Amino acid sequence: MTHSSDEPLTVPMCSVFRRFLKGQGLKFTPERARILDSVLSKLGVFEADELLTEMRQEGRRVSKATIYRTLKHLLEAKIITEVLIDPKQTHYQLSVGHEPKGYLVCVETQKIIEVDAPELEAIRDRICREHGFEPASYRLVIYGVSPEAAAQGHDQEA
Amino acid sequence: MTHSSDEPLTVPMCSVFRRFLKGQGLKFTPERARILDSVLSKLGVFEADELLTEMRQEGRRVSKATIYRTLKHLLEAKIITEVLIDPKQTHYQLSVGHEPKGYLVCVETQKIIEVDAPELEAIRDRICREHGFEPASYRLVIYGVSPEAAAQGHDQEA
DNA sequence: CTTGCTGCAAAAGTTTTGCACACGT
DNA sequence: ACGTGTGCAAAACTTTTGCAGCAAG
Repeated sequence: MTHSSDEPLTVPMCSVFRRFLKGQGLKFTPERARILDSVLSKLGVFEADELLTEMRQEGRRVSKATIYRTLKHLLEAKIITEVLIDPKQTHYQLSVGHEPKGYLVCVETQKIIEVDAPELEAIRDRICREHGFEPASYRLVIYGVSPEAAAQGHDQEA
Repeated sequence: MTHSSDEPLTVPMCSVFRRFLKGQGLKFTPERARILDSVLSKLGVFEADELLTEMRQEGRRVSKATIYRTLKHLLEAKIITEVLIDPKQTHYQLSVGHEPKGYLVCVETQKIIEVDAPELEAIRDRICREHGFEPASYRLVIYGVSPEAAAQGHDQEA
């Protein structure tokens, strides 16, 4: 195994981003490095504000504006992907390593579980072929009630 | 054929909503009737603001606030479903009749194509079973480049 | 050095809410 | 009549942007 854990990705990803920025005539600043670093530490989906808070707690100072601006570049560099599961806020996730295709969203607790569903690829390909689409990314989102929420009796019946 | 075209749904849906409201001690107002009517006329996904604009053009006066408030009730009544495909705005769609499970979103033109994918049900069930989830709704969203956009040469390669 | 970048605060956009009055049941 | 609804405008909240000074290439 050449690079199976989580650490080794950081360095190459940094190069990827740097190369992307250079290609666009943009600069690789410490702020961008720090943001990329925080993003790479994320295992699942995350929000812009979450990054801001965590970075502040760790003393890695950045402004809200810079976070949003950098997230945009990371999207363009295809290092992260948008995950739209919440109408109030955009979620992101790393595109590399694992790109889980399925999300179980508990409508009671808002908790998000990421799951794998290899069969989706075939469906995606079939649909895209039928419509002449060139697929970029995809996801299956399932909303429902988690066992925890059901157990806690989030009552809905009067 | 008892109710195969699109018209007949309106009346029962009206009853469904009315019954739902009554069950919650809520009222069936003309505004809510008008909004439901506009919603039922939608074949695909729609946005809150779209409803507002269209209803105003047709002289069916409603306030933004009432639209949003009513959409919430329609969601609770399970008459409509949220479709989260755009980070800037929530989309909705009718839950009844056809609930397309798949969406092809063109990242160039923003156009949304709704597609069917019956195989998804089995996947949903499997995932939910594995996690003890009680599914409510689900969807597959595929982002990519539509043939039209590709043809128009939305160039990305320098 | 030149050009882009940061932080701040204000702006923009969608969705929510407080209030006074009006209406469905 | 009571309790809910409506419209309006302001508030709330996420995301974007203008600007003055600063830093990367």
